[in-house]
Amino acid sequence: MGDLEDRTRFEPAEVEPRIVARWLQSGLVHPEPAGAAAENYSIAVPPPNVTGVLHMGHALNGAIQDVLARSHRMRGQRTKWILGTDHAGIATQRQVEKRLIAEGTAREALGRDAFVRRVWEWREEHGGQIIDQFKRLGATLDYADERFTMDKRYAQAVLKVFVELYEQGLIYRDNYLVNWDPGLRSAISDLEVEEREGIVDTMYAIAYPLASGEGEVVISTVRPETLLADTAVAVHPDDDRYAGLVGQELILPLVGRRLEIIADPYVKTDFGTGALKITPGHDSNDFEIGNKHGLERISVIGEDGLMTAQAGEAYEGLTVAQARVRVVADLDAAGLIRARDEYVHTVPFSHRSGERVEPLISLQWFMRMDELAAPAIDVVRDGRVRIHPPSQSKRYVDWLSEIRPWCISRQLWWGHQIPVWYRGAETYCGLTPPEGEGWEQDPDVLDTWFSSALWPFATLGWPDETPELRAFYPTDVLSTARDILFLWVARMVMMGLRFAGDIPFTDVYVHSIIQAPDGRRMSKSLGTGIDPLDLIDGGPRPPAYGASSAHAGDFPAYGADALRFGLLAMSSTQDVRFSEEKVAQGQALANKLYNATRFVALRVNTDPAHPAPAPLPRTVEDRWILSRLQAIKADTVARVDGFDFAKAALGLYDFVYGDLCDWYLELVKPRLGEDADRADRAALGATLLHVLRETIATAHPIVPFVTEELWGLLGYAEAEGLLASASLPELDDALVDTAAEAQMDRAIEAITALRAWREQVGVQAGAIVPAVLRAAGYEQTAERVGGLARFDFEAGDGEPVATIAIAGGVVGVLASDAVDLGAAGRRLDEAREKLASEITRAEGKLANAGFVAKAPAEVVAAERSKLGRLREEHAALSTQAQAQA
RNA sequence: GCGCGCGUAGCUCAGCGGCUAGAGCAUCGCCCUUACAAGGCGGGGGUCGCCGGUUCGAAUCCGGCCGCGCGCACCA
Repeated sequence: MGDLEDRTRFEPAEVEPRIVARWLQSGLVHPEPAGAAAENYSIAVPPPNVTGVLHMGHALNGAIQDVLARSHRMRGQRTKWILGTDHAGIATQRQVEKRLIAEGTAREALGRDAFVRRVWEWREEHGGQIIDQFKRLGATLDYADERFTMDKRYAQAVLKVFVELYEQGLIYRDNYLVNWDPGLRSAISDLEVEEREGIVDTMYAIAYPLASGEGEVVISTVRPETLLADTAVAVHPDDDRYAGLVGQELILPLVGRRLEIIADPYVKTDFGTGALKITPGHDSNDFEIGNKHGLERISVIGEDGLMTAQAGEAYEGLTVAQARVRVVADLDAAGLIRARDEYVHTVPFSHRSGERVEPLISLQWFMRMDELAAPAIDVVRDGRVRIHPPSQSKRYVDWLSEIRPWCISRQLWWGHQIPVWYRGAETYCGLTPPEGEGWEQDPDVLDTWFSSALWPFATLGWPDETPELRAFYPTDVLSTARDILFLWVARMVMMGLRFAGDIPFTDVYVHSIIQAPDGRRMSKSLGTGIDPLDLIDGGPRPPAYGASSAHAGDFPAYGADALRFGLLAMSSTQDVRFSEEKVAQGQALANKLYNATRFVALRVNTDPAHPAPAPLPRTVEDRWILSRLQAIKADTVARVDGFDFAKAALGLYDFVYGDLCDWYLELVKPRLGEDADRADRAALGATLLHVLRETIATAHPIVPFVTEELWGLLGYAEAEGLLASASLPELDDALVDTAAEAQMDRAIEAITALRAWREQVGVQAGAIVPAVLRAAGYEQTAERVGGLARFDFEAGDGEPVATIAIAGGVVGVLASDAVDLGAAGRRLDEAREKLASEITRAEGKLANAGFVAKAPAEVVAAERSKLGRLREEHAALSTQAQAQA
């Protein structure tokens, strides 16, 4: 342990790689499947995209899940943290397409099979980088059992679910208005549409002449090009302005089609002219109205984003934007534009490609959700699945209660191809291709979230009844940010109940989204993103951060423990701003633990023959720290189990910094000196080692690296193996000592008061103040109080020249060179004044008839006893003041 | 527009009917240096978003505003 002498700082860069390697070699992350899920512990990681790189959200969620996994593993549960990646249809396909374009070729040139092979190759070569990054965090995922949503076995599970739902009539194919992503050239689901506010468009007022030749109806639109697909104009049935016109016909400008004027209560009378053009082929509301009134659906915009033949010769082949210009020009020429106004509104954009969503009618696969949603609502309502915080369960239930069919087909090549084949008018759906010639498989693939929905059981081998499934399903906790509560969590519950026969997890923890320090989203493009690895290794601070604070330049290498601690400490159930200070605090904690260990190891016998010494408390401070230790052990576990990770982390910090280092180690220093009592010193050594050992073990789930390293330095690794596979220390009720805590609380308060007095009276830092202790409750702590406050209570029994109030009495200061009597007198007067004002306040409160009559008896009694105590203290100081005067 | 949440010290937050509103970090001053770029003591800094109500008593409960975030639905 020679290193300890010289190394005064914990060095994460040196320690972490070594420790990670030992964890991974030990096999502790890969449990054999045995026992029942009820007694085991499992978490399915939200599978990162195979293209993904670690961002702050992963780091936070990784820290959270790892704390849970380590804590339960150390409580003796067989613990599996299921690992894997998501094939991420869109993201991955685009990644590979970009490469192809760089190579001067394209997906279409390769053909489907060759393209899919390329994606697999890409995945072999570059996929899963994020998994190595999880290792850097210390995440104890089951790396020996990695899954991928495109694995053969997983794919079989996906197809089986599809086929069953198809056979049950829940999956069907239909022509329906979908959210079309022109960038992707694929349909996307409602959840992948993002409404962007503040989009500025021009609203055109366009006159549609009446077929009768007399007059016109003016409609408003921001999308004049869709007029080519109009099949009616609607007005509100009660709108007097159009009362006589309902049932009459209009001539659609540029096209000449006759449009009936229909009445529908959907139309707002107070918007625009109160007349609404109806375009069932390109607007979801119009689609509904069209269905209601039996209107024709015309599509003038194709899946390629160009105007179709139905748009008419003049417009066919134009882009939507070109068509708009052309239509407006033509309307102008016809003298039909009545007004143009700037109009700011919300517009749907694709979350995937960032392009404006084009609603259009398309033949797609849909999944009916109502039947699946009902039981998924029930399990949350009846508490079988608990969502934390509870406010999120309202969102969950609300969404599921109004769930609409899910568009599950995507016009991509990378993904699970839909297991449906066509031959003429025949359709076949099955796990394997149909017999016979001439069948063609549906070219579409499934929405990636369809396969993710099976994650907690498909990763464990479902539909086979594997030992893994028995041992680990249902899982225990699903930890995620709220943005995928619907996209993923709700769907896992539905699918789990339907196919695995049980809920997929018992608790859902919805964690914070970490924002940039300035409150904006963390994002690469905004320059606000922070790479978690830059905090571990040191790396550039984003400019958006450095400029707005005192910090600038690179992050120091905080280390993985610091990052984990910091993220946990800033976490909550609300969104939080990233706080570098919390990471620095974690670094400080790791270093403090290291130095506390150094302190002990360099002074007491850490004989490896006694790796787990029993504590031998001999003094009140020994009994106190052992009692405090029981509290921090219990609190930490309770906070982890209650998903209160910030309190768990910060509570540990307070214990280590406050109770352990500031107080206990300082208190026992005299007992470790060369001339100290040898028997006491040996007993103290045992107590110190015990406290240190249990503190390290308790802290391990939160700061695993430094604690594992210290475990080794203290010799426990050699005798007992890794800390990561050791047990969390159990509570020892026999060591809970409220009497010792009360005495020490009093002693700490007194030491603080005496130190403050010294400073204010101007006593030299090194001087020992001779004094007499005239206070109750210090029978066992007097020597320590004197020691830490540098007072000598054995100095004799003379007449005090100054008095200091402490809990339970006073300290009388004897005359000496150390004390300036004038300053002491002023200090005494200040103390008396302060007491007097507190007494006045308390008297005033008790003189209030309303308070005494109406407040609860115990509140009044507490106020009375407080007043009594204040009066006693004041009397003691006054007696002294008179004596001095 | 509807719903949910949040506005407390420079920062991050705790407190959620009753001690003179706190902690950590930051900052300033003094002191110390005996495990620790550590420690000790003190100072500055708060109309607890605003207004009103309930109550003996409100940061805390209720109502209304204002601001921010999120979700849902969107008027063409």
